[in-house]
Amino acid sequence: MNRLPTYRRALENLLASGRAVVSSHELAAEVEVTPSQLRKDLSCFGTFGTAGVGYDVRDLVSRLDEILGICKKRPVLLVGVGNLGLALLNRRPIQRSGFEIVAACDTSPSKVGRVIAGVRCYSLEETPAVLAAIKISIAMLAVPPDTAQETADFLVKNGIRALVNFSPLRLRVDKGVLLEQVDFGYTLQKVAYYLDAMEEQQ
Amino acid sequence: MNRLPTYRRALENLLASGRAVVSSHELAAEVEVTPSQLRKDLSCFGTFGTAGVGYDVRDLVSRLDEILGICKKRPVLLVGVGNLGLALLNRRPIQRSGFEIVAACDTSPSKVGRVIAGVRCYSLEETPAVLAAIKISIAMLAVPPDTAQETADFLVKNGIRALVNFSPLRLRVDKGVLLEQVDFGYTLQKVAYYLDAMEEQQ
DNA sequence: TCATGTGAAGCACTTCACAGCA
DNA sequence: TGCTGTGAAGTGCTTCACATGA
Repeated sequence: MNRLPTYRRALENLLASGRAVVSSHELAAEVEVTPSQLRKDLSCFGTFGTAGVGYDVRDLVSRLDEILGICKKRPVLLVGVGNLGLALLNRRPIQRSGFEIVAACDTSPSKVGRVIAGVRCYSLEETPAVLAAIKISIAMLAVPPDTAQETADFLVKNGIRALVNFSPLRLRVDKGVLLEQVDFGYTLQKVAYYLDAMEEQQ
Repeated sequence: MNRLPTYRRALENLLASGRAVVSSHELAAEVEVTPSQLRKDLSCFGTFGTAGVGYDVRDLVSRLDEILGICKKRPVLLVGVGNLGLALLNRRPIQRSGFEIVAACDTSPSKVGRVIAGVRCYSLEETPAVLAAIKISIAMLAVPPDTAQETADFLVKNGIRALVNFSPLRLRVDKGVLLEQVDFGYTLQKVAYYLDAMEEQQ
């Protein structure tokens, strides 16, 4: 299931380049997995291709969207409009992935009330009302580490069901709330490790 | 091995809160793995703890640093000083993880020549000389998707051995070059999927 | 006694190989 | 013939349970 997003992205790119049909071999090469893996992965969720031909690109994308729960764009709340928050606001890939940042919030008076990249920024006090008005389940946390936990608690209390946390602190949330950690440090450390391993081989 | 960075982060936080010794049970709870898992993971790389007591926090951090190849801070090149690039420049977690952005580059004349968050921004033409002067192996690619591939090729030609790519495009690099993909869209899609799965359960 | 390090068992994931359909 | 979908074999990862050492 962790690979479904990568399949979807590759299919999207194929669609953009005018491709209508693709075989498991071609798509698998694109995302660097084996063809069997790809077929097995898909078979968990149903049957998608036609034997002897391959997969209809457009059809498979929309079937994946169904599985991933992004047939309709899902609204997302952005919490913290600092450097990282700004970067997230301006990223089209988030839109292309089936999501839309529909509201932002921040504590800084210089941000509150402004409309940034088409998105209104609210104060923390206003946020519960916003969450009540639009049904938002997902929040992206781009706030400093020292306020991350209390902010998370506040959001959960006001109806947020899933958090994507960009601060390097491991948050505590009660189960029933989804927490996903994004940490650039981890990525770099992984890279450093494999780089050394490669060099030792030669 | 993918879990080592999370162990290190947890140990760092323990150290900050004045903890000197920790058992596999406590540390495992912190990062949400089983104690056996943690011990087995560590045992791949040697023997670290003392039976009956636990692990010396400070010692284990530095042993992990050794394994991960970050005893000394590793220099990193930032490519693209847009919103995301700025966010990365201003993140302490990258420093805390054992890395340091020592140079940046960009095509925009408004960026080139400036010093941003203590880091000088070079033009693409100047970059090979910079890479030759300081030995940098790792680059973070925060450029628009349409120039990502050619920029990557250029960097590899000039000595970069590992790329962390933030654009949603899957880059082609010859083997021998390490490529790590960071995609916020994937994270959100994963969250959306598990959120739906949770709701169906109840 | 308490907690680590580790072979052995158990489980999950990946690859193989082929039946079945266009 | 070509490619999908899938049981079966193979591989790797996780957990268990205990011997060892402080």
